[in-house]
Amino acid sequence: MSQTVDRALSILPLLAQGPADLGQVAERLGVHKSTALRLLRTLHEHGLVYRQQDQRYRLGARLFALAQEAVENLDIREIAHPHLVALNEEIGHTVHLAVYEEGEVLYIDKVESRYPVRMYSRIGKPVAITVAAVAKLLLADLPEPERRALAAKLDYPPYTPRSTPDAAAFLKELATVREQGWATDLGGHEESINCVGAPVRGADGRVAAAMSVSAPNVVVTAEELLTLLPLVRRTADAISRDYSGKDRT
Amino acid sequence: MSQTVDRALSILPLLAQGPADLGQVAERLGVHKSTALRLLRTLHEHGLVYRQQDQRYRLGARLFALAQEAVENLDIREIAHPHLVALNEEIGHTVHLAVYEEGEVLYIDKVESRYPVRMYSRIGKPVAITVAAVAKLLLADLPEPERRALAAKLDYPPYTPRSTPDAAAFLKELATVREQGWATDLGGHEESINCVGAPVRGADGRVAAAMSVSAPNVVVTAEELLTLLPLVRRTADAISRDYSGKDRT
DNA sequence: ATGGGTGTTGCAGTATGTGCAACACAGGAG
DNA sequence: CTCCTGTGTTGCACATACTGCAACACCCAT
Repeated sequence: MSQTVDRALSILPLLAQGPADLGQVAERLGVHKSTALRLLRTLHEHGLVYRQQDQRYRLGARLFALAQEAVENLDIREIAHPHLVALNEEIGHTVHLAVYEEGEVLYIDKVESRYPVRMYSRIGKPVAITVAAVAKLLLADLPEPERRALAAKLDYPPYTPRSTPDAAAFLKELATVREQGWATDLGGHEESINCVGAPVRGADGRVAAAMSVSAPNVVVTAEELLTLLPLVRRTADAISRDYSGKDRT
Repeated sequence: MSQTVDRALSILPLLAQGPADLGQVAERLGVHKSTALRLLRTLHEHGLVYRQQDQRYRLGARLFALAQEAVENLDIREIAHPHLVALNEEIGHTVHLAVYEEGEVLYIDKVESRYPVRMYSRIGKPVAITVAAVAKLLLADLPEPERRALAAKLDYPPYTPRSTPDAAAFLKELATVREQGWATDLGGHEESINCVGAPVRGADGRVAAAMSVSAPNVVVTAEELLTLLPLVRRTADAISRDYSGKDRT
């Protein structure tokens, strides 16, 4: 829509792959060096780009700061956090909160061990969308056509023998999840890790986020983990109530 | 330098504070709504901005992806990582790697517990620059005038009674660090946490990064932690050798 | 129905970004 | 030491592409 901005922003993913010098940037953008220079300068002023000693450019620190701030200000996250902590204190296992956004599933909070330590361990990383319990919950609620379209264009990496093999199996799984209102990942991503998850719903009844509890099966067998399901669902419902209660001003 | 891009980028920090609608964005930018709309659209196309159901804009997922990729591609980080893991395996405590960039200190890697789990727990967050061992190491190596200027404009929050109180004390501490070639943070940030750190130097001898080992003093007393210093320095030196050896193509 | 509040579109004018060409500066080769 | 090639940088004239306007579309509340 805006050519200048479009060009400037195209520089970011380009630099994400690794540092580049002015010439390279100009070439890959298909513009004159002087143009690239001015764009880079502007990005630099905003801290999105950094110039290292060898004069090459790479992504700058502000980017991290922005990403961080953005996560912290997600209202669902803010509302959910105390609930996650409470659940974690009760059962001790790792608790995740995730949202769906334009074809991706993102972890936006995580509580682990006994401390309320926030490790945004996987933020930005492609979540194992075809197997993670939270992903199933989020995708199961998409409108039919969108869900089909997405399922069709996904890859189905065989992380383990139990991973979802293809679109057909995935859609079937999603139907189940949709119906039962909760989801699991039993060794679908990593052989020894099981998860149980439940959806958080907004005022409109649609799934706004999903939470899950994960534990390695050396600590808890899958069956034992499933006994926690009522607790997980209760927590998710509590978050839903909080979330749909107050309107987000 | 480039007005259009400048305006577009100004939207990001604005949205980082929380979602905003078109009117608010336009007003805070001081431009017409239609202008703001086009800028937001462009940002949206690049995934930097996301539009929620209520039509308000907030920062988008791509931002996280970019930040993540950027961190993973930092060459120092890549080189240092195996060393950090090795050190961690030997001593068991948390190991951090940090760099300095335009007035800020950033953690770019962390190894904790026995697993090589990467938790970018603090990336983007303002590091406690006045007390952290890694910050001292990085700032101690700045050219004199820059160091003074920076020290003068910093805040000196009294996290604990042992925190660096003011610029004078900080500069003195930096001088010590510079001379001895290592640094500590003994309860300066959190009462019960101690750190020991050492610098990583590039081919030009300047400090390119800094690493530290942290442990709560319920586990290890400050004195015991200091006995690890030789090991820490050896690791830092090993990284320095690796780093200055190969030129970064 | 009616009104105020949004977000959206097409358009004309010109501010703004563009590419060029010349310059500055470095490092390497001879 | 000098030349030379490869960088990054600057000033400028041109016209592209961005801007603000005003009119429209839409939704919700009154």
